[in-house]
Amino acid sequence: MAQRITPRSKNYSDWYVDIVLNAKLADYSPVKGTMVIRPRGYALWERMQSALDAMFKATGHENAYFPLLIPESFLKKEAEHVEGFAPECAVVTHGGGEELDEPLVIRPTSETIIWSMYKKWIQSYRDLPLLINQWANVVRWEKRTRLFLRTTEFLWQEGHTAHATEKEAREEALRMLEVYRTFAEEYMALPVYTGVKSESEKFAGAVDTYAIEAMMQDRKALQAGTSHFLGQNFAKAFDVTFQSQESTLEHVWATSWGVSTRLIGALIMAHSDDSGLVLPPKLAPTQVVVIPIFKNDTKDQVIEFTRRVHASLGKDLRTVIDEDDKNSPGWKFSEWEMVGVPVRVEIGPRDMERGQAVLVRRDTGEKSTVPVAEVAGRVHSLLDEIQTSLFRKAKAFQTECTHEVDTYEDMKRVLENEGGFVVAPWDGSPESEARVKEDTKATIRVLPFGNEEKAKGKTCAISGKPAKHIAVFAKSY
RNA sequence: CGGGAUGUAGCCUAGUGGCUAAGGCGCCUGCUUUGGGAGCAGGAGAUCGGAGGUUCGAAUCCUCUCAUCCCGACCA
Repeated sequence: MAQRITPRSKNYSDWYVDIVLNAKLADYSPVKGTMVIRPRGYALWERMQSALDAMFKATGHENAYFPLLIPESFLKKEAEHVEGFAPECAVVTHGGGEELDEPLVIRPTSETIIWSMYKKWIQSYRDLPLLINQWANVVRWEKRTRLFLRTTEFLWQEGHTAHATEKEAREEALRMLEVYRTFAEEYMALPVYTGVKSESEKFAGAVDTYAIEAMMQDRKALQAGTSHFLGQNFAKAFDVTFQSQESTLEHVWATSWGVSTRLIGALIMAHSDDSGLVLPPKLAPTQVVVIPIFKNDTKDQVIEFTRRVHASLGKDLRTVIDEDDKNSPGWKFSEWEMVGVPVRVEIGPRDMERGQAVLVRRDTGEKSTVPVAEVAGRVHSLLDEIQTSLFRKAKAFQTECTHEVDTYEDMKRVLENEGGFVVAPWDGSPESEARVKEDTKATIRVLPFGNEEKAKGKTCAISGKPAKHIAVFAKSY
C-alpha cells in the first residue's frame, strides 16, 4: 500500500499539503498563490459560515455586499491604512479596452469603500449603531503562500460597524471577539488565547486590534480571528459625522472584525493525524458514514439490512451510505478516514446475523459493537463525545505548550527547543519586542486582558527594566 | 525579492548522448472478489515545462525563459 500522506513527524509542511490535496479540500490553480476550494473544502466553509452567520444575526448584524473594486484614492485617505496595504494591493489600470482615469484597487479589505457609503447613510444618532457584515473575497498580493493559510485571494467575512460613542464601539469590538472565541471553542473544538495586539502587530488603521490565537500541532501559533476598535480614524478620513441628541456634530466611532478561510487551515492543523483529516462533528460536512460489508451471496441482504440501520439514524444527522461494490471495505475505511468523517458504522454478514453494528471513532480509532436498535442513540452520543474530546485534547495541548518564563535565557531556550507559547513580562518597548523577533523569530501574539495588573513589580524578561505587560510570545504562521 | 530544489502520462518515479522513452499507482473493459487500501487478463494515456542552440543523433549537453515547492524578509 502506498503511503499517501507524509507523516507529521517527518515533515509537517508536507503533511499539511498532503492532507489538503488528498482529502480534496483544495487544489492549486493556474495563477501563482491562488487555489481552488473544492467541494469538500467548500462544504466545511459553508458549515462555518452558517454557524457564524447565525451568531452575527443574533448580535444584531445584517448582511450586505459592497463592490470588489475600490478607487485608489480611497485607500490613500487613511494614512496608516494605505501604508499597511499599498504593497499588497492588486491594481486594475485598464477596463473596456482603455486605460482608466483613476486606477482601481481590488479590495484587500473594505473599510474605505464602506466608510465612503456610511458618510451618505449616517446623519443622526438615530442612524446608529449601524451594524453590517459582508461575506466576500479579498485579494492581498502575498509573496509566500500556503493553501488556506495564506493565499493571494481568500474568502472571509468582514463586519463594519458605526457607533455614537467610544464606549459602545469598544464593547462591540470585544463582543465580536467573544463571538469568535465561542465559535473557535464550541464549533472548531479549538481553544484560543484572546487579548490585544501590540503596536507593531495591529491592523493598519486601527486604534486597537484584538485577536484570538490558536496553537497548531507543530507548536506554532495561528491568528484565527481579529476584531478592531478603529476609533474615529475612518470617520475622520471620510468625514462621517452625526448630530447627537444634544445637537452637537460628532465623528462616528467604528469597529471592523473578520475571520477567513484560514480557519480551515487552523482546523486541519489542530486536529488531523497521519491518516488524514479529523473534523469536529459540528463542522464535519458528513458526520456518519455507513459501510456495508458483503460477499456476493450475502450482498442483497446485507445492503437491505444496512439501509435500515442507516435510515434509523434519522434526518438530523449528516450521513452517507457507501454501497460501492468496486472498492474493498479496507479501501473505504481508509478513504473515509482521509476525509475526516467522525463516526463510521460497519455492518457485515456476522453483524447482520447478530443484529448488531460496529461503530468506529475517527479521532481515537476506538471500535465498539452495538445492537442495531441502539445505533442511532449511540451515534448521537459518540458525536457529542468526539466534539468534547477533541476540545479537551486541544486544550491539554495548549496548556502543555504554554511556558511562563522570567529570564531571556529561558525565553530563548524554550522558543528554540520546545516552541509553543512563551508568557513573559515585557517592558512595552518596540525595541525589546524587535529584539525577540531578531533573536528567535517569535512575535508577541497577544497581550492578555488584565495583564498590566499582573506585570506590576515584575521586570521585563528581555531588557530587565520594569515590566508593563505580561505578553504571550510565539513563532507563528 | 534573496537562498535552495524540482519540472518525463492524471499522480509518483526510472532513464546522464544512440533502436519504438520504462515501471508503479490511478483510469477504462471483462471476469473473479469484498471484516483494514484485493486478484487475473486485456486496454487507453507522453510531441520528456517552453524557446533557442551544439550534434549524424538530445529527456540527457549549453543558453535563455516559465512554473511550482522548500527556506528567509512581508502578511489574516
